[in-house]
Order: sequence, then structure tokens, then C-alpha cells
Amino acid sequence: MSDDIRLNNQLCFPLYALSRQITGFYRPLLEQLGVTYPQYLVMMVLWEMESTSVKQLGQMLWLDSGTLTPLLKRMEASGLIARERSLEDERSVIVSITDKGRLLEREAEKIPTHIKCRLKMSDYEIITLRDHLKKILETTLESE
Amino acid sequence: MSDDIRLNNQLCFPLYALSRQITGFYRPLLEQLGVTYPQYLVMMVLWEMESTSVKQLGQMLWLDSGTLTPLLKRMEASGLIARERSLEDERSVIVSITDKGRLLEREAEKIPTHIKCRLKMSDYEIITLRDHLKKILETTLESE
DNA sequence: CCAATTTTAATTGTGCACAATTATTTTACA
DNA sequence: TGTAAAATAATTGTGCACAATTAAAATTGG
Repeated sequence: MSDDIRLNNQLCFPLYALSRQITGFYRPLLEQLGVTYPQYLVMMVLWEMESTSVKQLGQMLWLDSGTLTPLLKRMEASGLIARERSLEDERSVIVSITDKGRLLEREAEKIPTHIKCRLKMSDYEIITLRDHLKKILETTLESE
Repeated sequence: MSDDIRLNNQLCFPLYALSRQITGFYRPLLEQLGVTYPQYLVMMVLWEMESTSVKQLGQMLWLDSGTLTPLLKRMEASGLIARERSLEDERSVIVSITDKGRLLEREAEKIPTHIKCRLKMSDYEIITLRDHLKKILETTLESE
């Protein structure tokens, strides 16, 4: 019998565990800002882009409307974003940042440093691993 | 303003995305066995150990009783495991594999090969990355 | 021995993920 | 132009994750 079936020999398990572990590092920091990790991802997009569509957001974060719609409604309720149907295409919903959302960027500034500190990895190691993971993502996406 | 706040410069995002991507590769394969990915993790433990406690399971998978209790109840309902209070320590719940659970191992045998195929990575690359992630997990755990 | 503390699961409540379906709008094209 | 097909969100339903609380059993210290 192959050892491939053993928990400790799998790639996916440490990936899954580390992903949860690191989002756990974010949690207390993000809690102070009143957002969750997936909501923080949306904010990062909007801090760069000011506004985007649900579809684009889904493509960037690889999340579907089943996840995004309720998440964005919660963010709208907390005043960080606005949602409105596009005038050019009524199927599309435009998500845009509010003043409150823009202000949050200042408060979030120190988060990356805090996380880096928890990771106990050199900048080089972080960048190398990040780019490796991104490369695997791109490669596996092609085959879908 | 630091670029650390940009989505594409973060380590956690590709980690989070790749973890979901790969569990997505497992989904159709595991669906045929009637289990989810977290349930498959439990089965992998039981294929090795035959029986264990909820506490031990939680330590191995880094999941708490809030996640495990309902998950194990669903697995009990589908006949893969049994749950019973320990006689020595009534606080503890023993989770053990059933005949049906043991039979599932045969059906799961080809899964690792399928996943490897989807990953498009060499054995060396998989092992190296897996061990790297495990090392980061251990290191970050120490600091909790 | 007994009360205080600790350990272990279960429960409760919130928020993702994601498959499948539905509803609406837009596009293509005969 | 009018209708079939495609695109876009929303909805519905299931199953994790995880914090916080509760309940019961075991351990410890006096």
C-alpha cells in the first residue's frame, strides 16, 4: 500500500493548515478594524481600484456570488462599501469604496508588519514562497 | 505608502487561494466516496490509527470541538465511524473506524495519484514544498 | 475527603465556501 | 425584429471554521 494516503505525506494538508493558521494571525488585528479576512481582501482590492464589479471581484479573489453577495451586503451594512447596479449593464453590480472604507486603510497600515513578525520568516523567504505559490496557482488554473 | 498592503504582494492570499484550489481538486473525487475534504482528513487518521479521541483528532488536524463534533456526527450518520464515551475518562469521546470506513480506504487509493496529476508538479517539488510548509507551521506554532 | 481548578466535549451563533438553481438583462443571429 | 443563448447576481441549502459559553467529569491541594 502506497504511503501517499498518509496524512503527513500530503501537500494539501499543511497548505490547508497553514492557510488557517495565518488567517488566524490576521483575525485579532482585523477584528479591531471590524472586518474578517475575506472582507479585508475586498478592501485591499478597493484601496487599489476604488470601484469594481462583483464579477471582477470574484475573478480576482476566486470567489463566486454565493460567497460574495452576502459578504458584500455585510460590508455595505458596516458602511465600508456601496453596492449599486451598473447603469450601462443592469446585470452587473458595482462595488465601490466609501469614505469610511478609505479611512480604514490608515488603520490597516501596520498589519503587514505585524504578520511578517509572526511568520518568523525572512523577506526573501516570504517573497520566494509567495511567488512559488502564485506560480502553482497559475499553472493549475490553466488545466481547468 | 508601503506596497505590503497590496493584494498581490501578500503571502497569505496565494496560500488561501491555493488551499481552496487544491481542496477543489479533491471535491469531485471525494464526492464519489461520499465524504468532504475535512472528513477525508479524519478518515486518513483512522486508517492509520483505528481509533482516537476527539481531543487527539483536534490536535492532529488543528480543529476544535465546535468544528469536529458536528462533522463527526455526520460521519457517524453515514456509517464511517463510531463515537462513544471513554470508559476510563467519561469526559473523553472515542472515535473509531467501522468496517464501512475501512472499506473506503480501497476506494481512496487512487486519489493521491489523481491529485498529483492535477498539480503538474514533480515529486521533488511536491515534497520540498510540503516540508517547507510543515516547517513554517511548526515554527509559527511555537510562538503561540 | 471536599472544594476549587482543570480538562474535555457539546452547544450557540456568526461568517465564510461552494454547488445548484433562479431571475434578470444583454447579446447574437436567423 | 424577435427569439434563443449567454452573462451576471441573487438565492437556497449544506458543511465547514471558530469564538464564546456551558456542562460534566477528573484532578489537585488543603
